[in-house]
Amino acid sequence: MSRKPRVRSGSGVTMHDVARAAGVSAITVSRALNQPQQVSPALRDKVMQAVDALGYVPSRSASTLASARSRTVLVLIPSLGNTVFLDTLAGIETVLAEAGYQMLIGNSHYDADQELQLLRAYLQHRPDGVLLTGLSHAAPFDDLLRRHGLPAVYMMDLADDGRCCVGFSQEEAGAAITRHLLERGKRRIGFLGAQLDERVMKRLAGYRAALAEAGCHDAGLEWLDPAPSSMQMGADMLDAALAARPDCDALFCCNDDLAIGALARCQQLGIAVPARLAVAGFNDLQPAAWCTPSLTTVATPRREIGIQAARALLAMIEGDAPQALRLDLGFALMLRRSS
Amino acid sequence: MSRKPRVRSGSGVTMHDVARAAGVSAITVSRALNQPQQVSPALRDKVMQAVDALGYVPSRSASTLASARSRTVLVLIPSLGNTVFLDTLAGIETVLAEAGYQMLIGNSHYDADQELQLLRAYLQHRPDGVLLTGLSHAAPFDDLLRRHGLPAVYMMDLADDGRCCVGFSQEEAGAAITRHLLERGKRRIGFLGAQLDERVMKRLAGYRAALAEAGCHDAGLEWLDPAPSSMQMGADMLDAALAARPDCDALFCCNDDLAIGALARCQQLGIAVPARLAVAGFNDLQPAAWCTPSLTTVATPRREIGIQAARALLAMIEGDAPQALRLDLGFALMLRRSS
DNA sequence: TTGTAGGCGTTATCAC
DNA sequence: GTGATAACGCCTACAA
Repeated sequence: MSRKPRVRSGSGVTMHDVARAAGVSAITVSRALNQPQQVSPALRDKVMQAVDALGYVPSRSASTLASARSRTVLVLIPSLGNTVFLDTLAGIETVLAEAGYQMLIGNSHYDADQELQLLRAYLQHRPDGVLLTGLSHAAPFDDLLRRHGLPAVYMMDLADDGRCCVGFSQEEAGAAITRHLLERGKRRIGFLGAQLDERVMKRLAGYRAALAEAGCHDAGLEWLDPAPSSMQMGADMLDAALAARPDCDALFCCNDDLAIGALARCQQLGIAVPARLAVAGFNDLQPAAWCTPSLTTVATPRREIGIQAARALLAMIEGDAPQALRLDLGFALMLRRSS
Repeated sequence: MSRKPRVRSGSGVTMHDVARAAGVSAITVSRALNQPQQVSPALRDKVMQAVDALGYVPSRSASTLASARSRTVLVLIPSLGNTVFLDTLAGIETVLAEAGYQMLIGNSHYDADQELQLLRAYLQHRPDGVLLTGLSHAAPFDDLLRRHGLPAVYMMDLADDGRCCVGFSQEEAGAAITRHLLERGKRRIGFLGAQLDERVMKRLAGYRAALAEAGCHDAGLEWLDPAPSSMQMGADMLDAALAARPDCDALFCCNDDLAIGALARCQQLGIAVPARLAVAGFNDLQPAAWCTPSLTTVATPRREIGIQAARALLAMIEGDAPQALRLDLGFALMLRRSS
């Protein structure tokens, strides 16, 4: 008494079909595809021919289920609209693709809760490892990771607690660009911050430290808004800043979007940049070199971060390098006309 | 004689473990999670408690394998660095997430061969449907799709062959912005094109049609470069164009990046925009409203395209709406200072 | 409303 | 180098 045949997924061709067509057993097909050197050339050819003839596409689900390895890596980033993370993704992609791994992209929208939900959801795919943005995550998030024993690499920043991380010191970068403004003779240097994520707050900390060092920190020169940054917001914040503190003589914006909006507003208002007001951004996005005047900013090695983080994670997954590493890729000041 | 236990994936907690903890059978756990209304509240609570207590995360692989449905949708786009596609992705994401579907993102880098490889690779995940960018794909690509009987929706453009598509007429958009330049009194209107993908070529066709209509098409005013567009390229192309045809009085750039680079170069060279040379872009990216002078461009409903395309695909997957649709979401001219 | 039996497509393990 | 067998974790079909 046979039952109704079930619906088949994909084109319906299975490894057994290929095996039958090639006159071998299923396991030989599996080996011919995954460990070719373990199969004699003659059979290997037969198998490959059958694969092509039938249009066979292996089922990742079955493979994952049987082997307990998904050859998949989860990447969690705060935003897909930010070039910074796209460049990082591009770097990751090249490394993973070469190693035969695929990438699951999760966009947390800068929200720790959403990040946790994403992790939960994507854990269903049993990723072999995770690439994370930033060091701070919701407490249950870290628990989940541990519970599942998932190798993780933290990107964009540097930890000192033994976690594997690839990035640069956000704080030092913020301090460095602030010092540059000080060297230009500015003394009442303001800070425009949006989004207020972990990294922005560290840049702010660096800014404060540099100013304190020079004896000219002034809390009244900081303007912070938790909303996502945009050029419009940069323009608005510039208005607010100058209205509140007309004596302000420089602005460090937490990212280039803000800076470019502020710069455009300066143009409209006829404010002399950098003489009357110097402006600096962060990240060195494409428009920074093209706006008027060109924007002084901090170039960040985000593509390289993606590449190195992916390599480190693959090493952890393969068990090659059990020990965690801490990779500082640095940053570079791009000094242009706006300062 | 029992064998060695195999390595378990995930945290090692399976549906059976949950069932045992809750004192029910595995299938009841499955139903409590997937069709809650089919399980009595009492048992449902017990199950959910056990799920939480054990930190159970279902295995998508097992589910996919057993049900022949992956609840996964493949999205193929030409680039991750282009805001246009990111906005589309964002739209898709909201719809899919709400429906409990996950999205696999494939970046073809504007390359038909890579796109085919991506499809092959991602078919291993047995997606339930595909969202595609543009109408033209490699021939084996369409074969593969058919062979696997995959529901597909084509985004960004409009087909007339019964395929399900959501977008707007690239050609009409190109014609419309060209007509606007004609209305401004321009007669020697040039075209700057990069990337030269399907959509750029259609915008070019629209540009030609509009000029031919007005009796002033001039093939010597077209500058085309298959390399990816950038602001730098826009600046370089402006130089080349004016060197070759100093009589050129307007430029339609195939995208905003090019236009903004050209605009910036005009500023540097002291070329009066729009009096001496009008400039128009395409897509209405954020900087278009902020550059100097602000950029006339074509606003495209890309987020909405993502939303509607995802909805259409889900309908096809669920079998609600077997018939294909052709959804024209239109475009809008954004007339600003550069024309 | 709940449970039992069996199979989805692949790979690990152990024999030959 | 090749093959038989038994999992992997879940869901469909059917039965109670």
